[in-house]
Amino acid sequence: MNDRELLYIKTIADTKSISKAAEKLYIAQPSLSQALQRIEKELETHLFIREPRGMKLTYAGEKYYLMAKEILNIYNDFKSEITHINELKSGRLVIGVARYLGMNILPKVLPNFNNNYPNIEIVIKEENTRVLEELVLSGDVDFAITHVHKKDINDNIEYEMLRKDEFLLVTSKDYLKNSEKVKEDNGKKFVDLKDLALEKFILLNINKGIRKVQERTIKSYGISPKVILTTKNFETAKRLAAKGMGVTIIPKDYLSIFNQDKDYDSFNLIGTKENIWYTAILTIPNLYKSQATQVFIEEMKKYFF
Amino acid sequence: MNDRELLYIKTIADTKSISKAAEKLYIAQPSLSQALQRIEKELETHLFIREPRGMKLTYAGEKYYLMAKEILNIYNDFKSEITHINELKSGRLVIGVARYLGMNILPKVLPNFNNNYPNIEIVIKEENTRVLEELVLSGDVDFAITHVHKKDINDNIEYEMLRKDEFLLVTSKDYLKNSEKVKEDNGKKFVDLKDLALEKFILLNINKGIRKVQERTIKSYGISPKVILTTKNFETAKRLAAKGMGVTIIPKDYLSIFNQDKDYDSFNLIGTKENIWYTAILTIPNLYKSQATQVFIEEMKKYFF
DNA sequence: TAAAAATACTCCATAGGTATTTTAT
DNA sequence: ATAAAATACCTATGGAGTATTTTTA
Repeated sequence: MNDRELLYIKTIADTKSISKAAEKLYIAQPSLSQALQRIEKELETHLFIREPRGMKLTYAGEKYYLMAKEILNIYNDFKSEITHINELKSGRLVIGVARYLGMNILPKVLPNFNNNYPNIEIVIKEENTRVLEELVLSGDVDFAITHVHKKDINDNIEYEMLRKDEFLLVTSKDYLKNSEKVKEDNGKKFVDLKDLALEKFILLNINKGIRKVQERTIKSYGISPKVILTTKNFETAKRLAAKGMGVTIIPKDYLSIFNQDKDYDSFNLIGTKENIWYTAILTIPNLYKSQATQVFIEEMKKYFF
Repeated sequence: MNDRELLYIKTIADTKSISKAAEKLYIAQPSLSQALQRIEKELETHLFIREPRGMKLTYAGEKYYLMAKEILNIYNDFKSEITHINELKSGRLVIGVARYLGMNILPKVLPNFNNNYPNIEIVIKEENTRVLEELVLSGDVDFAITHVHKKDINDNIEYEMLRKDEFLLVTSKDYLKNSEKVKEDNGKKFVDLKDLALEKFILLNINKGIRKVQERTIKSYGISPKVILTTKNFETAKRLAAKGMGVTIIPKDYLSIFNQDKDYDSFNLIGTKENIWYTAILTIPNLYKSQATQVFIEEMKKYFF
């Protein structure tokens, strides 16, 4: 069975004539005559009675006709669906995104994308970086957006770096005012953590991506300061530091998420490169990306540059 | 598109593996691999994402999968329907039959046929012989059962003679009692219409098949008796003859349809062959007959012999 | 290194073509 | 005599095969 056969029989039935049907189908009459015989032989049933007045469907032929119409409809619907998908008039996009990162980025990209491709369903999965990498690998998301440190790169994943971000030291307001530990360059204030080895540190929980960077950064200075408190939330860490419970190291991008009064001080770190991470798009390398995925990623990149 | 392709994709999706699917489908793995690429190329869409963990359907692939399941279901249903039809477990039989003849024959054949093939729908069309011939030629009935006289044969129709029937002279009771016009042979009574040329005749209406035979029979004797009355109903003719309004010539088979008291006399005719007609099955020659038609006709013949 | 998929190539079946014959009106 | 369908025969394609290579866990 194939769609041409179905159309052949349907056309013969509609025109009640092999010759007329052949003309309509742009094939030679003998070809159609043979095709009909082939189909009837395969089904072991006559589909038409060759009557003086034309080709008339047998009982089995009527059943074939109904079946053919149904199938052709379904198949044609499917084909136009595919065309729609290819033209991005339909589809689904499953995006994995790190918490707080989604909050920042997606509102800036999604509305425009949704305007241009209103019939693409968008599913957002917010997870931590470790889970996101799994989702990418399992194909449960089309791609993921998260932060990544250069030393945490997974060989099975392709990372497209979108934006560099660095961790800053956060202290309570004026805590280091006039301290000789602060160097100024070009209006920016820098500190060297070696000078702060005796400070009490507030860090993120051990399973957080941020924590890893925090530890690596501290370690890169050869110091091991007292960790007074861990929290799962960077905003909590920031606020506690603002209150003077200790100091913390937080990505710059995160500092401005909750825009309240700036009741803390922040300092760039010098003497390390471990405090750098990147916003990146994670995909499986060399894997086909749907049209929707490709377009969305392009839109994302435009936003970042 | 064809049913094999649909099954290929469905099986790959179900097994998430080309190799496993190929095994299930009893084809070689490279063949299936090629088939998939062929299908994807034809649709200009990827159907699967070749993931480390196996073959995963794309969005378009999911649509294909649903479409394939639908179509395969419809096609498989159709195929079993065809099998049913071939095994006479389903079908339709349109029978054309002469009025009064149906009354006699069908009740003797139909119940048995219906017992054996309960799912064959039977449609009966009762019409006169002229209309029945048209229905046979137009294919609106699968076959017809009617009376036919040898001189009324239509070259485009095939007649299978089932039973010979002859027209008898009908008079009122004892009308010819002891008349020398009646000859007896072997317990049967015969008359020669030449001896009855002066009788008043009751005939059927001019457009009736019976009338034609009546006229030919009378003509074959070289007489032209007075026609006192015509009626469209042979039973009326018989009853009027029984009442002595005149004599009539009626097929023997029809005499016993309404079984009442035999209040008439009937006589065989000698000296003519024009009073013979046959119960026959009418079909289009050399035309495919459905299984149901063939079987029904065979059953009919059995009843007649 | 083992398993899965892809590639290269070969072969045959068949769908469709043209020319012609048969059938029916 | 005409038109429709069937038949005969030919060709090119593509679907399935085997052998092999590439890829990935």
